[in-house]
Amino acid sequence: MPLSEPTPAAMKTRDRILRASLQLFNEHGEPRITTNHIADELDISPGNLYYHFRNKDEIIWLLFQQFERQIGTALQVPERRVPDMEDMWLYLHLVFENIWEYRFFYRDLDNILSRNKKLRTHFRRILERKVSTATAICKGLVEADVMNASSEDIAALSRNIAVIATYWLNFQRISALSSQGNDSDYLALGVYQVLSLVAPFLKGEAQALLRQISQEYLI
Amino acid sequence: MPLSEPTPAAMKTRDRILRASLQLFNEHGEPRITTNHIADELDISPGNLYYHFRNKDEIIWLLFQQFERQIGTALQVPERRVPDMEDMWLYLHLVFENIWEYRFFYRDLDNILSRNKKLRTHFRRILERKVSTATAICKGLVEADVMNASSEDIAALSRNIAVIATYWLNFQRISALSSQGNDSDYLALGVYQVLSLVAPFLKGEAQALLRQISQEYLI
DNA sequence: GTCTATATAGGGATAGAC
DNA sequence: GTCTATCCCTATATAGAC
Repeated sequence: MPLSEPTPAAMKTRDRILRASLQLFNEHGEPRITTNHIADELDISPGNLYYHFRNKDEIIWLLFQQFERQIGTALQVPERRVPDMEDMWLYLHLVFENIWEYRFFYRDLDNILSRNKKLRTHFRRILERKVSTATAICKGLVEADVMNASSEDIAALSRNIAVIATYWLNFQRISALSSQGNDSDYLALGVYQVLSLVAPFLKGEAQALLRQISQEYLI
Repeated sequence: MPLSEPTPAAMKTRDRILRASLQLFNEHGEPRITTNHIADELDISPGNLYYHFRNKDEIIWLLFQQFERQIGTALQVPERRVPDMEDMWLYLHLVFENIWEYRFFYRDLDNILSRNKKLRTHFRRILERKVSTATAICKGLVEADVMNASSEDIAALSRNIAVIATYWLNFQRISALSSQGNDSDYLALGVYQVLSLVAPFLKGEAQALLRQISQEYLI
């Protein structure tokens, strides 16, 4: 029997709690989900939940660690020396999918980080990593003579990339009229937004490729 | 005696409550400030606070209305036909200052909007306005032959501008090591980030001006 | 207008039986 | 491992005296 995705009924209670918490947090926002809600969802008692976890914070911390591991892998600089636009698209999509899977975190970011110093430190590291990964990729593109940008350009650009990658889903949630369009559309549009940040610095050929790819994936 | 800024002691209790709420919300975040905290801060009783306001939500709603009025003025398209970089800098600074003054809102945006439908609608309108104002300015620059950008370029760019303007302070708060650098630095850097979004679309001359201005204002 | 006292409700968390 | 019962605490909000 597979370790990654057993049927809920067969899972250990501890894992079922983690999974249900993630789902409820993502759907309703972490501040609005109490330990009782989580227990209810699983038809177990609140006491049982507290047998498995010291408190709500521990659940959040464990979910964060899962997220940190996943995004850590995703944020590795693509090994191909000169990524083309298609690589970039897929790379960003992976990052966005990770964020999407743990979006509850981004939804109430300030609130959650303010309650846990360890989390704050680790999350800051992820942001720094987003910026430095973006910088590394841009520098690579410049060296490969695909991109035209000064060091200051790249610094500002990388910060902007990190902001968009971090907050795009929040922006979408507010902008979107309720329940119009579906989830994966949002992700694709986010990827497009980030790439459109980079596009003006690319030399003609690469720019044309972006235009083509975005038409393929968008809508 | 001036109507806008009387000394706190001379103000009506109702206004003192609004002012103290704004200050506490901005400093600690709205979810962490209770009506009791507000009353404590002013050395009045909780009962007294509830004599002046039906509930906490009403306080938040009134603060929002103040904000909406101010940002509404700030978001007007500058009337000069072709704004130069200096105009843009000052214009953006005004917008960022407004956001800064009511930053508690942006800090827990999702949380606050999820509790109040009217707020959500009005806030969405502000976001739309940010996007459409950015679009209008860009179109103006293109017509004036200062900018080089297609309609799709401008659409994506305007969305990105809105995201950065909306979430820059949050990003800064997380990135910054606690209490290093001061507030107005953050605003200036935010303005710079937005302008660096626009810069690559500008023709040579305007780009050089941005570089010069940012050196003047930054650091 | 302002206070004191209090009602109400909900969330976090524990004790102890099974 | 799981349940029931319960405690504590905090936040919102109201009642009624002054």
